[in-house]
Amino acid sequence: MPIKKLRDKKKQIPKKYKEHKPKAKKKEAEGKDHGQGEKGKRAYNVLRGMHDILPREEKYWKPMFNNAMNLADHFQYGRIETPIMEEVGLFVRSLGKGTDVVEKEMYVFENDEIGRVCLRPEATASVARAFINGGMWNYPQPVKLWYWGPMFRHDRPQAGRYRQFFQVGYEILGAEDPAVDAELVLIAYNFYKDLGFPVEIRINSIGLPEERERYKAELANYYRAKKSYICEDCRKRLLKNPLRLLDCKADQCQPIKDEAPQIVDWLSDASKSYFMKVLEYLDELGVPYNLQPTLVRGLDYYTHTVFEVYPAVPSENPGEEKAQSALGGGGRYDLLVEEMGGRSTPAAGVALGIDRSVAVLKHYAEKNPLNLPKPVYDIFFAQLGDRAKGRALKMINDLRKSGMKIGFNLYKNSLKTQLELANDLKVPYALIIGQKEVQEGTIIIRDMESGIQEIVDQKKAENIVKKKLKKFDDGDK
RNA sequence: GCGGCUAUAGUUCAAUGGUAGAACACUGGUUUGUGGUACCAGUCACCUGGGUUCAAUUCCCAGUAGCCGCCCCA
Repeated sequence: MPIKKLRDKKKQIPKKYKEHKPKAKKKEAEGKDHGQGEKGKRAYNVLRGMHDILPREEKYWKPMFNNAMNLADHFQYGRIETPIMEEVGLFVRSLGKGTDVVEKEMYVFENDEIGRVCLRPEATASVARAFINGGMWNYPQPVKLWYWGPMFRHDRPQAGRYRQFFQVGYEILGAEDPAVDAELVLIAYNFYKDLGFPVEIRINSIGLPEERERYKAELANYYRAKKSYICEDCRKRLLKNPLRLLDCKADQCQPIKDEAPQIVDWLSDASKSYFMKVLEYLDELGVPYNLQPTLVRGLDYYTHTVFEVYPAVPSENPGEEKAQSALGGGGRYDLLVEEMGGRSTPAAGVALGIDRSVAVLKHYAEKNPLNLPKPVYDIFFAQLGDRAKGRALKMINDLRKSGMKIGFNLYKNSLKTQLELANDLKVPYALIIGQKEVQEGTIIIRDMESGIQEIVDQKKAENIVKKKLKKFDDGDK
């Protein structure tokens, strides 16, 4: 009501112009003063398409990393971290010159000293390089490696599409066996199953380069005959990259696409039976998959099995979901290591996008917040007064060895505030020490649930608290 | 890289051609040595530049950023 009144008053003003003090124009150098910072100093913004991962996000990122590491342990992958910068040529040769990633999405730097380098757009090429440089063909074969780190692509940003994003990846080099392919699909599947949300696996085989070339020619032939019926984009694709014709979503192209020749029919018997074997293993594993004859991945190094992982669309509301982008993808790359100058080494791998996975996890966590890890504290340590503060810090540090997780905030001087924090942390007990206790060599143990307090000797406090916290019982005996 | 939509507090959202409110969050108090509930108070915002106007956060244009669709992919 008061607001409305005010507004009415304002409306009456027009005739008599309210005095208008022209705003003191902001000094030119002055940017937005966002919260912190001195006046007159420009605040910097995060670069376009990049984002900070703040502590509040940790509850989503932590399970990602723990999960990734656990899977690596169970399936015996050794960790590898390769540099973020590589020679440009590494990616041009491995991913393919004509691919979007290489053609327009790489961050390239150049000068006399460093030559032409770039931020890595993906890691498989680096892993293959490291396999060669590190002489890993002398390791017991196959060599199983996993990595976790940021990748860079200068694409136009969108939700879930960043210029710096994290990937976790698993690679198996030195084995040509359908069980390898199946294991990698299994890992991707498990990764999301363990996080608690369903995914859809789409899989296909694109055979060997010769087989693919023959198929490409056939596909182009087929489309050329129908050139006048297809969309504009498809006409471009026909010239530039016929395999991409299979991705077209335009309605007018669908009937043509449905009738188009399928790559499976152009594979050799050996390629076909290899792929069948992969599928058999997946059936045996109970990993659900969708055979997708139109799936051809965008990087040149793939051979035979290729697959992608998508968030599963709940069948109740298929219309609600927006266009899906892949959470991850992978496949076999039998020719890559040799192509890069190493010995002929069959290999396969999978990479999962963490930022996108976090987004999906958040989406599910909104409905079901239960399964996210929370930091668990056993006790809270509260303090009153300077001398107590010093003693508290000392005791907290000593208690660290006990294995107890201790919450504290020595920088707040009000006991009320400290107990509030104890409450937020949901600790069962709080230890309180003040001036009096310091003098007497005692400390208060407060049961946070009942509010009952007892005063005990400081030296005995550790054992008493441990006894109360049942989980430390064993250590006492 | 192409097309469209949007831009107000830390967050989610209001209102408005006469410089702005809520909720949550944050800080403090009611209780100067005691949390969970409640009440009170306080801090914090109109993306940048130009134009129209007596007056622009509001209307127009451009830039920037975010989002959506394409392209592509993680």
